[in-house]
Amino acid sequence: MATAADDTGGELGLLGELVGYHLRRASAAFAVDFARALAGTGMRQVLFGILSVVSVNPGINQGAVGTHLGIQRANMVALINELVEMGLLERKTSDGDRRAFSLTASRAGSAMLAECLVRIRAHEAEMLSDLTPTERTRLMELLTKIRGKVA
Amino acid sequence: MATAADDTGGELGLLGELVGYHLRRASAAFAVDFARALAGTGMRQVLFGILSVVSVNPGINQGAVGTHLGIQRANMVALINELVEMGLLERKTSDGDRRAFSLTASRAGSAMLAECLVRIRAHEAEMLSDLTPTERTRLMELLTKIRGKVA
DNA sequence: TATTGTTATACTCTATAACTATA
DNA sequence: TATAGTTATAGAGTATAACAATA
Repeated sequence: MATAADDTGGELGLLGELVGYHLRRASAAFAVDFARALAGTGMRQVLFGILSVVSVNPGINQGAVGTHLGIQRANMVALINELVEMGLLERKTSDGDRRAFSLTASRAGSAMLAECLVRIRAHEAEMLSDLTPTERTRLMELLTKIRGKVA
Repeated sequence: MATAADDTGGELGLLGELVGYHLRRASAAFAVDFARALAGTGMRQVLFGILSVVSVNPGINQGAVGTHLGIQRANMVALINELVEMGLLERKTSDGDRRAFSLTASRAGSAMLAECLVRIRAHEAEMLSDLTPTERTRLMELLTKIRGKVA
């Protein structure tokens, strides 16, 4: 009986045996469909992630958001600027620390988050339509067990 | 009892409920460690993928390799050039079709493939060290079930 | 007409180093 | 001296459109 684990003779060669490869392809497929699902909103994977983190951590600063999401400080700047210019985030100098910015989601930001979530749930349902609910839960659990994946 | 599926109160917000997010983070973590594992060889994820596909499909052309790996023709050009210039691939005009190139792995290419594979197996073992053998197989199976992930 | 490879181009994501202003 | 944010920059991955040679 042939299983996925001894698929050495496939068109991919030994590549087909590697978890990392399938992870990369699956992630890329998700990214493409995510973009399709959110087309017209101006939102992307990273922006949605930031908006989500700020929403549950009102008053959080850029660096902390980046830490949660694995985004470097330097790269946060332009992303936060985008969200502020889109009117989805509000940025004011932090009360306690005048170096830092306090970030909160605007009403438009909360509405955008809700709208995106509806679309994203449909997108995930579609991408995972070949998996049973149990399998989806299991996949999530296994993914969170991967080394180096802190958050 | 709290499970990964109802992690709405986490620091990530609703993001933590999304399979796509965990897929993206896990894939990124794999990519970073893959690069570390292959440091000094000059190889990257994409180049290794191409070398692997050509190795099991001697005489294949660029377009077909791209189709297997989900890489567009236009982007294949520079990648194949790299591998040829590294001496890992041989490229000659195809016998049957003078538009196409016939690709084969050189001896150096085969050696590189073998060397990379040793390193990659160690890298995968490390990244998946919190998963049992059964879980690793299951993860692979679940990943290949994801919609849109053709190869 | 369709296909293979090619060039040009642009956008996103990510990474590093150096700077400023505060702490 | 350490930290928050910033700027500049560079590399890698990916996307589209248009072209030449060949089928």
